Amino acid sequence: MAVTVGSAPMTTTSSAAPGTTSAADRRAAVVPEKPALEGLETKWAARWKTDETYKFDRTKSRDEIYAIDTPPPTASGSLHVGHIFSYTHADLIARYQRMRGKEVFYPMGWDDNGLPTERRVQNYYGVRCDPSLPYDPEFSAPDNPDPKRKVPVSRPNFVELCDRLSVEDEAIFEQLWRQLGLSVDWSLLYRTISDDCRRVAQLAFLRNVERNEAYQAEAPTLWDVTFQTAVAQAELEARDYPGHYHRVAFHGPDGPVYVETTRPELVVSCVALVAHPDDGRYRALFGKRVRTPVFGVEIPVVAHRAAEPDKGTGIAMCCTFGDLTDVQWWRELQFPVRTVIGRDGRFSRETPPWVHGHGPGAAYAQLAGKTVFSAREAMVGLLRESGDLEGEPTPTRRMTNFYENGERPLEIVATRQWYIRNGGRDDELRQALVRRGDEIDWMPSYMQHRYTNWVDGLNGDWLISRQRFSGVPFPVWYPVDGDGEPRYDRPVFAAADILPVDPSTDAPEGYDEARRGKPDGFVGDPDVMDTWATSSLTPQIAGGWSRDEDLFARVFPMDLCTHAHDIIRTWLFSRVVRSHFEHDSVPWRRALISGFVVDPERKKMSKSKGIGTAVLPQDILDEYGTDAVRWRAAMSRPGLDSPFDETQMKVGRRLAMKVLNASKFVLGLGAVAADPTRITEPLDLAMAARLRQVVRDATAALDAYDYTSALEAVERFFWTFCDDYLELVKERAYGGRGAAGAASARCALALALHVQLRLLAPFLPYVTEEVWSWWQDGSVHREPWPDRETDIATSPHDPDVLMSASAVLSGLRGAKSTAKVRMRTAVAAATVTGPDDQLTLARLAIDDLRAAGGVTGELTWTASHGEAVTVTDVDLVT
RNA sequence: GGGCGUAUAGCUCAGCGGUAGAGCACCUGCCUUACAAGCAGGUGGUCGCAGGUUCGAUCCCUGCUGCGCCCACCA
Repeated sequence: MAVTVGSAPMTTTSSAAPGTTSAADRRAAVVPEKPALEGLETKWAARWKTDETYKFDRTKSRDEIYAIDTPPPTASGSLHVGHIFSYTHADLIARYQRMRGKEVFYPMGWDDNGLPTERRVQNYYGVRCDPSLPYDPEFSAPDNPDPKRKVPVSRPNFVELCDRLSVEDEAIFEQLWRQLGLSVDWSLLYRTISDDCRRVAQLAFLRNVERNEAYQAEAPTLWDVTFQTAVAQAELEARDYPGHYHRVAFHGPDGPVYVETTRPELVVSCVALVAHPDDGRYRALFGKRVRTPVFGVEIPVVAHRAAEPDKGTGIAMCCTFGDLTDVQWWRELQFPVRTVIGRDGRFSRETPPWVHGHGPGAAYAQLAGKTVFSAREAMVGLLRESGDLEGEPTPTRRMTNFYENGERPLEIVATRQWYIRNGGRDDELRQALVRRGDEIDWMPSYMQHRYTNWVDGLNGDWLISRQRFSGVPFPVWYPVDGDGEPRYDRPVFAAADILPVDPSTDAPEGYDEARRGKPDGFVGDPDVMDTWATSSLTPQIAGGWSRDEDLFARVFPMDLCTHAHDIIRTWLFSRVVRSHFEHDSVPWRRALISGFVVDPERKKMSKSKGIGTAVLPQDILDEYGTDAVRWRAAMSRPGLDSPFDETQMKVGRRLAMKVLNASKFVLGLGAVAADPTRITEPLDLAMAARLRQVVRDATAALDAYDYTSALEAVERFFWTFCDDYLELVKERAYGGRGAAGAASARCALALALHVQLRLLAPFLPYVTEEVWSWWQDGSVHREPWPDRETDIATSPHDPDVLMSASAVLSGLRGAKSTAKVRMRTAVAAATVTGPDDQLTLARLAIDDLRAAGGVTGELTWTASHGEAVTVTDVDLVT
């Protein structure tokens, strides 16, 4: 490696063989007259793309490779500043590892499956999916979509629209990521909607089925009535929801039994009353039967430990199904199923078979076909009429489960679904998955608790089927028997070598497409997989599992995954599950968990209307520049939330500006022929020695994934370098005191710049690349990390020369500032007081001090026992 | 209710047994041939509260309290 200042070559003690200075290295630095940050992103992002600067070399061996699994963003979703921070954190590590000599495997993906895409397509094109319609090859989306009247389209047409719109959305995302300077290899891009991702998702699923890790079951399921799909535990969100307690009388053998309920409409589906076995108030009733109000259905009163005596009246209606406790009772106490709420969230139009007689029948007619909300209103009226409502309903607020994207409370509906085991119903598996957490290095370490708590709290297996249209279909068909009924108990699975398949258009082997839906024919599984069922396989998808085993062996298990703490329970956990089953391994060795960018009130941005919510990442990048935003991201430590604060961006911007200007100064000094052995002045050696320590500190911090401390160390030095060292050596470097001193200064300045640009490169990729291009060939981002070059001989005391000289200079400046005179005011005399050894060190830089401080007369040096160096009796020439 | 984190200058955060630190903001100055989107200097804190350990606690321990996040909670 050769470092050139001006037109003369100068070598440093770098990894390259000595004497290999190329002609290109000898060229003079080309420094712009007025360096600016504007335009750097456009210029360098384009160059990185053309030059394939971040291209992954797949010929490298596993131990030379550093592989990163980073979240595939939902392309139809919206990004906020927090995402920008978290993706930057991954990139900081990627760039550092690359400079350390690792071949970095850093792919990006787009998650374009699932509900968010469907919803966006519906609104954007003004369509809705109607699976019963045939494919229309001539279809084109409406020019002026009417949000009120959506055009029904077939499922294949709908999926085409999803594909088309997500491509457009993804182009915008890619542009944003490129502007942010993520050093991903874009040739490794994957889309979860692609054929290969579908194939991997289907193959992994089939292998899970084969090993009995996946299964289908008819069971009570959390159900979103708006989207009409099942949802998984990980997608739940508890929200505060208003309601009323209704005190309802059931008719017991010895008088009324009062139940307090927020859901009186479920009286019709009540199968029992349940109280705690130790609850004396109800002990006499256990085993007896009571009649439900209004409908007069006879139900038992039973005891179960899950009943809580201090809730309501202590005795609960068990319905089909009001909540998860109802499900537990139904399962453990073998209650009958009395479903009244359908998949659309409405009460069944027909009178349920267990409601008998004219009166009850007429009462039910008032609920039939109604939504839960309207039915509740009607039921309260019925209870009033029959006199079974005691007192008035009292308002209450309680937490209710919602689908995280939904607007209405979830119902519980018994449906047939596919599940992947995750330990929720199997303690041995649960413990095995908890132990997988021990194989991961968590940064910060306490994030492992979140993982463990989530796994410990699972209450069922992972529900992966969704009753939606856009997504990976299940590679499964069902035979139809002679009566035209699908035989779900005899699924026909696709062969691995024909994947991906779409069972709604492909026929299973041995069947003719003409037999679809016919007696003695077949039907395809109508469901699609949850988006997490695909994204749980990102290490496999990106790494080439089952497609390119050679590549996969080189990158898996990966080294790092990064994301914010909100998706530990979803993305992180689901990848651990998949990897545990398929590879008996964790998917990566380390998890770097980012915090959130929160609004100024420290609430999550997504849940408040704080100013940050409205701030678009694109606007922030455009306004402050990428390097400034990345600087701010790097200042936010792993795991810790940080409030959105635009003033912080300006600080990063100033640093980037300073890099430009300081570099311009160093490179503008003119030609000097030098090599590091010509760094001879004590002050220059001191600076180099301190820089060496900074490199050590930054390296240690980055090795520990503490990018913030690394940046702080580098930045602190850089400001001292600019404010003190540059000022001290300026005159000498200009050549004012002879060639030897000038050469020493220029060589030290060049070395410092060369090292500092690389230290800053992971954080400020644009400005460092720009400056690098002024005097070096190639990209700074492909340069080695500077952990050896500063090992030039220095004496142990050298660093203190700079510190002591800085203290004296600071004292002189202080005197001028207090006197309110300009900094170049001459000093006729001054007294420097301080510990003897520090004075001795400062005097090693006496000429530089005199020049920088404008000292024209004599300095008096007075040894003292105090620890600080002070400057007094400053005689200013005014 | 369970778990985790956090509490240091007006703001954002370092420090973590030995006399409190940085940046921003604020104040006072300065056009100084790298930079006025700059530079120099300065004001500002019983380190949440109460106990304990220690020669000594912002730091370690215990208990409170505030704030935040995750989980549970539809009787």
